[in-house]
Amino acid sequence: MSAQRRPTMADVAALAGVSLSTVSLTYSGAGPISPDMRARVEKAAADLGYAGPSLRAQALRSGRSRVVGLVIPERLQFALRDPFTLRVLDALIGDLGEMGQGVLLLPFPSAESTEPNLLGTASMDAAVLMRVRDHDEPALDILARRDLPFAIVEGTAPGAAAITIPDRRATADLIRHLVELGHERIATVTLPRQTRGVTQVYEGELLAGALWTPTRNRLAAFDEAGVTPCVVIESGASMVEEGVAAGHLAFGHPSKPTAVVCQSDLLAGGVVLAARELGLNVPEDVSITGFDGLDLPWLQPLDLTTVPQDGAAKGHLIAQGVKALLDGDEPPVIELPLEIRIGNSTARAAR
Amino acid sequence: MSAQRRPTMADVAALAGVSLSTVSLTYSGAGPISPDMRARVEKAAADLGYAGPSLRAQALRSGRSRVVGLVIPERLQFALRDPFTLRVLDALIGDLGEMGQGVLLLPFPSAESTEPNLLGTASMDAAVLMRVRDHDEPALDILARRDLPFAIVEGTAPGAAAITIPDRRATADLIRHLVELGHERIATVTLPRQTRGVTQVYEGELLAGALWTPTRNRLAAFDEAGVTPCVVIESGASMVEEGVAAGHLAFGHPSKPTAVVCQSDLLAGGVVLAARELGLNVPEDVSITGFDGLDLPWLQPLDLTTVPQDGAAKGHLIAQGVKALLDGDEPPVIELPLEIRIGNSTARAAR
DNA sequence: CCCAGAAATCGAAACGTTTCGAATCGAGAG
DNA sequence: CTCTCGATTCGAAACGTTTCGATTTCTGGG
Repeated sequence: MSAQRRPTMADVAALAGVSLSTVSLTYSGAGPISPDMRARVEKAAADLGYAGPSLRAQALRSGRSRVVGLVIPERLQFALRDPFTLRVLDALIGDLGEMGQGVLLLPFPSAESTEPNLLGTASMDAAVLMRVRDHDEPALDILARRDLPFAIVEGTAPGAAAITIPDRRATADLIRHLVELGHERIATVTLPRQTRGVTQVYEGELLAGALWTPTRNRLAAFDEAGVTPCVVIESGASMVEEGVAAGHLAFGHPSKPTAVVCQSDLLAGGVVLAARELGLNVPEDVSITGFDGLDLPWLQPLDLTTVPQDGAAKGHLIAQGVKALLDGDEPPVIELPLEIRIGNSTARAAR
Repeated sequence: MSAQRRPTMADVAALAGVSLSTVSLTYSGAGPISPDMRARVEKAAADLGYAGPSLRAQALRSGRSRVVGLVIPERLQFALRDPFTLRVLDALIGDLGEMGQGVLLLPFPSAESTEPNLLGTASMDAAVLMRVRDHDEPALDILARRDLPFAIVEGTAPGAAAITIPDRRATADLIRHLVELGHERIATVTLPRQTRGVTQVYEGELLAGALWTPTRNRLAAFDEAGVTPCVVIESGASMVEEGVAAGHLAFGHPSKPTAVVCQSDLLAGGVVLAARELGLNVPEDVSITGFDGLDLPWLQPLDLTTVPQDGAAKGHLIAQGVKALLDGDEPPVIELPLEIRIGNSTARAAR
């Protein structure tokens, strides 16, 4: 009455009266199989309700799981809140799917918990780290111990594939643009330094400690442009809400900034909202820049001056890096080109 | 010089001078192992750089991959654009992670392509469908053929676990609320009917054809409330942009609606933007309702009348359903309770 | 001093494929 | 009529674990 046990290739072979290897050859497509033999095997499989070769057995035998791990920093809820990240992942997952690779979502290993983490225990062929701390990244140790090949997005590590962007240079271009417009007091709102936190004025040495690479690069851009920000505000997360909070901190700061460089469009959008709440006009009273080139319909008719990134292209590049890893090639280092785009959120500094 | 081959348990056993099974017992934690034996094995493993038991072999032997497939309708980029979905997935993935299960992202199998889809070829222990068409859902066939246990969110199928919401009743409550406020011409903006499309006035029979369950339920609410919508607009996707387009269609429609029932907050937000563009005040000139209870900071001080859903709770319930499936229990049917929340986006109909 | 029984360790049989070399079968060449 | 050569099909050995029953080693009671 009940299906005792899933049928296996051996069952199919027995019913068809052929050898196990013949059935395997039929399914794998390797080796020559005569048409009538193929028909016989397929008939037997259908009669038995055989669901095809066991993927677990294939994985063991072939040494490949057809799974790529995707390590997401912090909570999904915040990490994927960003439409830009979604575009990247969309392209990445699509490409990997075409390569026959599934994408396994891995919550970031929290430093405190020593309990076995999925990153250490999930079966996969390669991993992609969406972000990395520039010192002491715990995930790297785990991957190294398992000697899994991996790719890092916006970051580098010895032996890893890297997909980077020239965000330092692009941000410096943004700053130079503001300087040319006569701005002298420029505030900046950063991405979180290490993990989700609280939006606050940042007091410490600018580039001290372990930072996430993008945060560091975009801060370093001020050095490159030869400008010292009049106030640095660290956001708790790249979200509109935090941008609003950051905006209030910036405009309430005694240094009276006339421009705000934000490390993401979402933050910039929040800063615009804060400005409006305070009765400041953008760009007449304050200039605001973003990063990523998001489409924010609720900001219209304002069009942010920003650094657009092609999310789909980035996703494709990551997939390309992963492919190299899977093929056993030398881990590539790939850069996505970037240029700033002047919108109408920046203008000549008010006298 | 080079590591020829990853060491296996057999290598560790040989070096430690013990049997293979003893090493296995040491790692799996089953069976009694004396402290000095454990030390000896661990020493040998360390000397060899043994990275722990092969997960592929474990999967074959135990029959479990520790992977749950997550089938996402349409493109990730659009499906995850919704912060509510993100909250659900965040909780779900966290819970599954604690259960030692990874989450494999599966692009929806497109009907046209017959090429092997990941849903059919990825190794997993169970699957979660985030949405389902109420007839002819191709994904169901694939899963049935593989006889994988699976859970459906906002939908049902024989033999599947189901996590549902009383969205028909809740939407009907919303409609009754509008009727009490004196509204007689109520428009509605639906989620896409089957897949991403174009925002347009819907002309056909209201509940004809295969619809996604939530779309159907929330349309059926009009029947339940005894109201006929004066115009039905089908959105191309649950996004603000599409809501703006839908709003223009609604307010430009000859039926002159005084209220718009939107099947998501994102759509409602877009309709609000459209109203503002047309110089209509919310709620004085038009009342607008949403669904989900999103936090939309850019809408302030407007506070949508909507049906809040607790995303985290929903995620936890799904995880609970998956757990039952993995334990081999009877597939449960679970409902998340829902109540409407009156905000300030609805008011008495203008005379 | 012998023996039952607990504690620790070991052997061998799965788990379900893929793959490589060997075996079989006709058919056309000599 | 026999030999050789493709075209197929078959056997057996992995892949790296877990697990069950058997074996060995002690410990303490009688």
